Amino acid sequence: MAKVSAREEISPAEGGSINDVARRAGVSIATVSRVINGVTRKASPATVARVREAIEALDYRPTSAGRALRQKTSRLVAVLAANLANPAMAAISASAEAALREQGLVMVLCDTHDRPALQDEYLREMLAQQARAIVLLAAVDSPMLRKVQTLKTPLIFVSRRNPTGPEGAFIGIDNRGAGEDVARWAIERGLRNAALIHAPSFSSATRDRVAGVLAGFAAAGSPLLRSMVLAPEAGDHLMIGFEAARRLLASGARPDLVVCTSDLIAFGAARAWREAAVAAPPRMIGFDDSPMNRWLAPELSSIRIPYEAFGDAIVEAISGASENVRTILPHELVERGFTPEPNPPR
Amino acid sequence: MAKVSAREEISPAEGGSINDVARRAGVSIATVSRVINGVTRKASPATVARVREAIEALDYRPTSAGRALRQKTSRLVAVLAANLANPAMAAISASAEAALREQGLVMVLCDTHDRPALQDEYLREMLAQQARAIVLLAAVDSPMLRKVQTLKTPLIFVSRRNPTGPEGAFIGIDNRGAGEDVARWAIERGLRNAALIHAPSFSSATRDRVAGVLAGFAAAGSPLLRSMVLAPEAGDHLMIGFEAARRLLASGARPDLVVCTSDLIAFGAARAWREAAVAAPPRMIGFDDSPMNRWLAPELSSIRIPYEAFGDAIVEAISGASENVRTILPHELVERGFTPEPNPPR
DNA sequence: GTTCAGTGGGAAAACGTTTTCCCAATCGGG
DNA sequence: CCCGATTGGGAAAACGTTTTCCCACTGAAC
Repeated sequence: MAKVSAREEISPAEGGSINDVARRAGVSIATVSRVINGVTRKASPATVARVREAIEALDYRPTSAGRALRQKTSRLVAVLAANLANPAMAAISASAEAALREQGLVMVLCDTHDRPALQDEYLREMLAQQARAIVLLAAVDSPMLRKVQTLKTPLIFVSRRNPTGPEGAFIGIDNRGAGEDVARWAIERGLRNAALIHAPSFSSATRDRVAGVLAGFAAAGSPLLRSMVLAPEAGDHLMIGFEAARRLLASGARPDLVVCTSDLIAFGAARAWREAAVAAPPRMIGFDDSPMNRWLAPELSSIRIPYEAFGDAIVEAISGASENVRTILPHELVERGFTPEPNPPR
Repeated sequence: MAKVSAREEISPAEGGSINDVARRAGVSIATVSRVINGVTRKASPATVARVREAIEALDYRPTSAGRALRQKTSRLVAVLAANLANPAMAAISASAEAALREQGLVMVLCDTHDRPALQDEYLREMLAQQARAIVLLAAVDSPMLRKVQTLKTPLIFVSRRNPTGPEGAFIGIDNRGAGEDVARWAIERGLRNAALIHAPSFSSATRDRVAGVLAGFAAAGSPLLRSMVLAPEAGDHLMIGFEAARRLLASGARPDLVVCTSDLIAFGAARAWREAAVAAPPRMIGFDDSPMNRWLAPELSSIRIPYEAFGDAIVEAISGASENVRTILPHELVERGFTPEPNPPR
């Protein structure tokens, strides 16, 4: 006791622990803790007021380490994103962050670069941090991912379904339906000579989008030619699009529409056509509708995913720990390139 | 003791604490801790091996809360970014993350949306998290920022200097010099009828860039007309650029070059010109050279900041707690728009 | 045969919370 | 007037680390 009060003399406005608050309010630390955590049944209004005043005066905030140690869980929510350079993922992260903050949770954002080893590294670290939940924004299969599922930490798959099995909470759009929408839209516009470029990955999102597009064109009686479907191994999505487009150009194919399973792929492909200076470049359509498309890619139509809605869905999935909630958010085909929009939205 | 060993029976492969490791290796927890932290002087090679084996077998990783509590500091490094939708900031974050991870540190990324209240909220939270350091990626003035400087948590200012005073470690480019470079480049190209668009903020970066550009043109005998310098209050950078360009167009001004103090502003401005469908739109040059410029903005020249280098500089600034390290990284004028690049770099 | 220095390692305190008991006082009903 | 329930609040344990002492042992020098 004497020791503690001596410490107080030394640190006048420094860190400040729950002890300082208790002493100032003339109560025990138990009472302070209860007030902080809103346990009203155990404190008289007068006491609550005194404690609040002391907290205010000392600008006190509970140290998270103490909490985490006792409660065996922290206020951190890990978001492991496959590629933060993708503006769409960045937008989802932003939405998640806002929603989490509103819950008093703190987002830790990590970039796995779509690499299993890095994803494992972060999974380990976030387990050590006793993260409240782990959100996988486009997960990849990895050993640690399998192990984590046997633990109790909530796991939430966003955009891509669980690559290790059918279980797991999921948030995303109906990728197959979106693919079919693209085909339907193309047929309506009379664009029947289409090419399709996708990443050579086995993510559920890519797979479903490809399947939807192919099925849609086939159902309309205009199945895509095999030679018009490309998935080169060329690095990131930008390079994939660029390389695929170059091959198409070299092959002499002249599609009237190029469907890309992500906007980044479309950016890369567009660049190839621009360089080739073809007289009448094909229409293009991508997926995600990255927020900057409206500014930078005025020729690119896209399936818009509702970024803003992901944050709330993630929060819901975390609290509603009820297993395996599947949230399918509505997508929307945004058409650009026929006539320029008169004014920028927003 | 009996209680503890009973618990072990229950949790065969669950969380696992240092106790489990110690028991398995037949040593005390003190020894385990020493091995983990590389204190070699206090353990025989044989013991070290046994402990390592046990750690491996149990897949043990120290809980960060215990550590943080004892050491009064965590392995978290907070990065408070003003706007993650800006690809340049996202790129800097990515670089920081990689460099920090290599040091065994974990980056917590937060988006302050350039709002003082939000920045304060995060500063508070990160203090409660006992963050090892706080990196301010484009800081804004705020009450808490002033208070944090009186504490011992290292504070590192990136891109923008400390808005509250002259002190503080800084990492960035020579913005004024870059502005002068832009003017020199313009004069060389014969572009003397320039407009300048900048954000109406008082950030050091914007201020220095503007000053450099103005000084450069003035020194060349072609000072910018007052009516050609715009800084409308219009929201984010995209809207600022769009609105400023609209005003220029409305005023009948026909600059041969538009200088923007950020690429985002340039994107917005470019869109206005595209909509207006002017026959010969002006050349444009921005700052930052966002990573996707080469793909999406082939007409935009830019002052490239070396994103990749920021991570290491940040790590260095954290460890070299020697006060007020100022790191000025080299910039580079990237010219685009005369002739398309034959091949995409990278 | 004693000391001395060094080596290897353990016991326990401390970090800041939350939470489980426990206790004292008050109050209402019989 | 006594008894039981309720209310308000405190003491202390527990959480998982790191780190400071402290101790036992081993050789080596005397």
